[in-house]
Amino acid sequence: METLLRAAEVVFAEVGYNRATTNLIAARASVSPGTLYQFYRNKEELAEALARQYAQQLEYLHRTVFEDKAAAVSLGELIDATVDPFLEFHRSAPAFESLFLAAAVSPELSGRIQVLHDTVASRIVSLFAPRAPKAKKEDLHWAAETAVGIVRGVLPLITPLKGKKRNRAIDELKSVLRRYLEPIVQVRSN
Amino acid sequence: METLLRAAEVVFAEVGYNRATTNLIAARASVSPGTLYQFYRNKEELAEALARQYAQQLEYLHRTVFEDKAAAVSLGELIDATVDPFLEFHRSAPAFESLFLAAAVSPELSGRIQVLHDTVASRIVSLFAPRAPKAKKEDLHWAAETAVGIVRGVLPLITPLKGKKRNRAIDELKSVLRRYLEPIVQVRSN
Amino acid sequence: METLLRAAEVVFAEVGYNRATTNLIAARASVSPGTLYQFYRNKEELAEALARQYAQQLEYLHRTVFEDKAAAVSLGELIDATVDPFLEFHRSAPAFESLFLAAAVSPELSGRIQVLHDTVASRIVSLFAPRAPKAKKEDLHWAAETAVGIVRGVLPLITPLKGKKRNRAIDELKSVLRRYLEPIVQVRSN
Amino acid sequence: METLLRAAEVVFAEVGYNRATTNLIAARASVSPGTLYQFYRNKEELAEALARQYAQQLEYLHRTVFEDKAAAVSLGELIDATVDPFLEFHRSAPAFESLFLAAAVSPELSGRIQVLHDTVASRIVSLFAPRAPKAKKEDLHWAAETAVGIVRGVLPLITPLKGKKRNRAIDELKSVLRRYLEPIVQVRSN
DNA sequence: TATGAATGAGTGTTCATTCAT
DNA sequence: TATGAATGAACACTCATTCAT
Repeated sequence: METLLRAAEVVFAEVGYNRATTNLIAARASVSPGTLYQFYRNKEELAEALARQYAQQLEYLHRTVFEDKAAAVSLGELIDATVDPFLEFHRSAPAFESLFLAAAVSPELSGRIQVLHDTVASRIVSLFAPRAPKAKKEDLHWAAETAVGIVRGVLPLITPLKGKKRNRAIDELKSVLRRYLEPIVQVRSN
Repeated sequence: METLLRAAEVVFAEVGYNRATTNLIAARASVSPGTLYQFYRNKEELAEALARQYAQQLEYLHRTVFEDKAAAVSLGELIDATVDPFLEFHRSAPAFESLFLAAAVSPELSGRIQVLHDTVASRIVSLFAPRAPKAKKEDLHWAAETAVGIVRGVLPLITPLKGKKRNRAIDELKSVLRRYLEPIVQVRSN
Repeated sequence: METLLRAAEVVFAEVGYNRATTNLIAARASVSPGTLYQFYRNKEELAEALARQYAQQLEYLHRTVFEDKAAAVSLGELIDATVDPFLEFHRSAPAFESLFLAAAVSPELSGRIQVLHDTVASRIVSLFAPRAPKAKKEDLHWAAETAVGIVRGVLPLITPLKGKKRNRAIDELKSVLRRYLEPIVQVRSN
Repeated sequence: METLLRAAEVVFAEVGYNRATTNLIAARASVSPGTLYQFYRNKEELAEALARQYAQQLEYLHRTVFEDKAAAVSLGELIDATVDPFLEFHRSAPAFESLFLAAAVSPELSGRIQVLHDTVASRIVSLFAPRAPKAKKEDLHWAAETAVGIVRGVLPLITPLKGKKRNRAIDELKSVLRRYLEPIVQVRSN
């Protein structure tokens, strides 16, 4: 049930995955706990479904944003065009961060939430692969993984901030990514 | 009691802070639950004590490693001299990662564990501040915070790996840091 | 659940409020502790619910007993008509005394159980107010409070006794009340 | 150890017998729990010792107050001379009320604390016996028991009050006692 | 299909009491 | 005699999960 997923999203966002209880989620969905368990066999499965949904949205985002304009821009612009919509999405996906971070902390979850990590990683790969034709596949893989790590690590710095501070934090994230990726990705000179 | 801290360390490392139970920690320390509570009033306090201990060790590490040799090296060498001992410490501090990451996920904890974050950050500041005399204090602050974020994000990539892969992952971390910090920190030319 | 209230009643009566454990009450109700907590959020709430129920019964008792006959009787008869049904009720409400007395001893409880005290007090007021039209409201208040105190203090003398001794103890209670209230309440001469 | 008794007194008064813990009492006495248990085998024994001490003080009080003046006064004066010093004592014996009331609520205790009840009762008997030479011993016993009950019940009304309200409450207590005892005790005409 | 009362093992925590030192 | 670390059974309370309806 979509309602359940929405409720889970809210609850995860409010109290974190660990503190979230199935009964609370069910109540938030105005549904009995039994009903919840008819659709998701446990809390993890709920998290997984949500992660999958987020991954899908992320991929959709990727496709729409980079449909055409991807080719002709500078690395800075490319990173802007990647990070900004990502942060936009992050804003509208209340539990995204909870889950994205929980993966590194809750061993039970990491397998089921891998999707999120993988999706973000493959977005990055597909983004930069065409620009680094000479790069070995392996190098690209490492770069993508590392970039995901960077985002995961710096995101919590950004989230609690607003206004100028937030912008500054975002700029730092972009700087890190740009400087790190610059030597790896050969962007068309400009 | 040191024994308790050691037991907590093991348990946190094995199952994570959330799944860790005080009774399990007590049992691991071959001690009754009551004994545990004679020394630490609750689980959080245990985590805090451990975090504090880690922070201390980290600072001690910092002082011994950089006593003198800090001045005359290249940025790459400096980063090696920072990251390698840090990873060495990380290896010997089983719960460090658990706690370092938990801060971002368990709101109850984040306050008590702040020490870890702050210590790592101030280590970085004290390391690079003398090399960037012209940098504004604020810029340094942002750089340090961001660097901590990077480490937090990339560390989980390194931890599960061994051998060559691990080395590669470590190299990536160092690259990120070097490239990010290079423009900020003016190291003596070489 | 009524069953739970009944079980709590028995347990409170047997071991007193303090020694009563929620698990014991649940067991007595042939129910799991979790079930208990679905209806009452803690032990205090259980006591409160029970107190409220007792207060209700007491008020119902009051209304039925004094519907009409209240007017034309002597003070002695009036006290008989008050005390006897009250003791009858007390017999059928095993935890009444526990709670009534606990109020003076367990600070956490005194607020939640106030109802009992207040109900008994207001019963007394409503009983004697019409007979003491000239009495100040304040005097009536003091008389009622004091009368409640008397009952609270003497009741434990009566409870453990049976047969003649019990009757004697009851007579003493009635004497105290009659002699104390006589000058305050002007009963129609007879 | 007197120190322990003093500490227990303070703690019982502050949190009540039930909430009082032996460790807290020991700490308050600046003594280790082990030491406490060397003098009193458990919490109950501590309460008992305290009760015994109070009973002794009460008896001493009785002897000194009524040494001679007892004979020639009116009932009202006699009651003043009984109640006022009693309340004075009550003021200086922080845990008296706790224990006096606990007897009715904590079954484990009632036996060990009986002393308090009995002492107060026998004080009353020895006070009024000479004034009611014709009264049956049994009647006197009932009167004393009832009077103790009255005090126990009304005392909690007085304790929390101050100033005029307190005086009023005390007056009510005295009224109850006077009116109740008047017909029983034949005081020399006046 | 949806319910929601019921579960019960498990959680963090307490505290009267012991005993080696 | 005094200590105080240690105990461990017990407590109040939680929550993922089940199942009869």
